[in-house]
Amino acid sequence: MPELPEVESVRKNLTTVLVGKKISNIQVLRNKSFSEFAEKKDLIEGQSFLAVHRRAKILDLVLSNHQHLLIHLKMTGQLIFVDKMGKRFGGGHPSADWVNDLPSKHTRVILQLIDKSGQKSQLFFNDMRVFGWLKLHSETALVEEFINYGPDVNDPKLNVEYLLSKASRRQISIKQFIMNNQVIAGMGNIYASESLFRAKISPLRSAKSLDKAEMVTLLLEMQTIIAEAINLGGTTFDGHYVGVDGFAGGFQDKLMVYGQKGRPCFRCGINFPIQRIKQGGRSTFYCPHCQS
DNA sequence: AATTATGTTGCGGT
DNA sequence: AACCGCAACATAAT
Repeated sequence: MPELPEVESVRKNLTTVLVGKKISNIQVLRNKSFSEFAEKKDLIEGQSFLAVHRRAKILDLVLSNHQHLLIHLKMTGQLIFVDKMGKRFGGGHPSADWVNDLPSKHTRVILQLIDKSGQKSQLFFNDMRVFGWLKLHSETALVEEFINYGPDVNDPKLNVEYLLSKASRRQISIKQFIMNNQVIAGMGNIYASESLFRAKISPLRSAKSLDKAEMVTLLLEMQTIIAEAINLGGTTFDGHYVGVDGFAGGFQDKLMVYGQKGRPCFRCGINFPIQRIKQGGRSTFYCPHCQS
């Protein structure tokens, strides 16, 4: 259930683990997860990895034939790397049963890999809800895939003037506004609630109602929390998101409103419990006292 | 049994 | 055209 920091953490670890390795074989256990595979098999198998990029919440694995293997984890996708000894990236002791026994019942795709010295390893794509996908794109198709995305939230080019112009005349709530990938790419439900809490702005405000000072604050808090979450390896909630090593991230301990319904507000105290409301079908958590 | 879930897309209505 | 709300996708946990 990754947002940008979780996908970015996966990207970094995949870079370490995949670059230089060759894909010897791919097994698609659930067709929906990689429906193009049958027709594009020959463009993938036998290729090696040049680099691992990310745009928005999509991973972009660049192959030696300059095709792009794109992976979207959606809500419950996981990528777990295991070497030939069954050891996970980063070593250590496996923390969960499902990591001990791969493929699990939620494994949808398995990439069989081989490095230059002939050592074999595997990359497992697990996805309980089967919303996630793998696709193979040419350079042109890649451009097409990203054409409708706004700048990534951690893109230095993202600025207040852009946000204010996008927000002008928008009646939609500020929370739904910052979760719109056409405006900013990468903000999901957790960090949207958390950023608005840090910025002391109510999620119920309309996007156009924010003045410049408020938008400056909100942008700064979004950039800050995304950077902090990346540094801690993302947020693991209900054991769904895990890193390439199968281990949890560290940001869940820093959450101040998400999942905290009824708990006293960390900022203004026991008389003002955190509320949960619905916006655009998604849960929003906030403090009605100190967010206005 | 009903509700909830870290995401996106597509449809229909204003 | 731009904007907005809502169902759909598939599965498991509470």
